[in-house]
Amino acid sequence: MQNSEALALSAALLAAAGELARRIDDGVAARGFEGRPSYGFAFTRLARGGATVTELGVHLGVTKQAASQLVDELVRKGYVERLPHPGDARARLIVLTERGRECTRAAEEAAAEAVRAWGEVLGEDQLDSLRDQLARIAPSGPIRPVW
Amino acid sequence: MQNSEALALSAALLAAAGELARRIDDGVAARGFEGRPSYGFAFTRLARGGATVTELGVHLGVTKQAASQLVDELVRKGYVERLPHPGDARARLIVLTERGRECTRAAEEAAAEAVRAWGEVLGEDQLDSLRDQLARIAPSGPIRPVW
DNA sequence: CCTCTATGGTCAAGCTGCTTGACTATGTTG
DNA sequence: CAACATAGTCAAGCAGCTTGACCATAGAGG
Repeated sequence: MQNSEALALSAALLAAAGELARRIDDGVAARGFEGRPSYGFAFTRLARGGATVTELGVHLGVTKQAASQLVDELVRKGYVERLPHPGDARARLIVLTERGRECTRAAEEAAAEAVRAWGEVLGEDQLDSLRDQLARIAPSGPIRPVW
Repeated sequence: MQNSEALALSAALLAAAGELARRIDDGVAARGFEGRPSYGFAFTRLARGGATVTELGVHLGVTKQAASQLVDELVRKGYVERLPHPGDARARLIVLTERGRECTRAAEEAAAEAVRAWGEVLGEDQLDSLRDQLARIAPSGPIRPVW
């Protein structure tokens, strides 16, 4: 593969990612929830028994201060709440509220809708192979904004 | 595919995109050029005979004011220059300088390096299929930041 | 040919989401 | 219990974008 092709491949990947983020965001909004794309990534971390602000920051690849601001926003919108942390009086456990879980489901539906559109273009088997390939190259580390 | 799988697929795609952007940015920096990830997308548009500020804004999915600020930055760093537009005295033609073309090549090399790492994980044939699949689902419209 | 509207570009102000730095409260270790 | 580490917040600052206002030139219709 030539270098220029690699850049074209990269551009295609970034363009697809941007488009996907936009579609999910729109889909969530269309279901009556207001939010930013980073909500979804926060929710996936919180879904399993909650997390502290610091853990959330690590997951999202931002400082704990930025994570704290995000949590402020999520609390204000009623998606999460800060509970005292069992076993560490310094920390707080951030957990999803019922509305937060509803918003998570809305994000899942919106994502499924977007992915289904790809399925129509690619066919089911190629979609499966795309999923497998992405799973193998996706980093395990924090999720970071693209630019 | 279940909804939760679709969200996981989406997360994988966004994570891969973020990681890729970071690697290209690092690779470009390691070759002695300072920049932001959006430079690469601007360069691919400018590479073919230049563009006006407004056209660049459309390509990047931002306002013409934001595009103008980006061009200011690129001029300051010596990557592009503003020439009078032949045939429209209102407009300026933004073109790459020699250093801008060098930076473009550096971005291509960095992208190739990152993609090569994927090739080692996936194998060449699967990498080709990934490229084809992405080409088919990538939107034709402007490239947008992921979040 | 001349007005009227559309378009390319810039300037200025403001906003959002992040950063760094400083600080308090609590936990942990020797 | 002294000393250091860690969870969280507050505050200030910054980068990159937006909206709004404006000027210069282009293009269309009388």
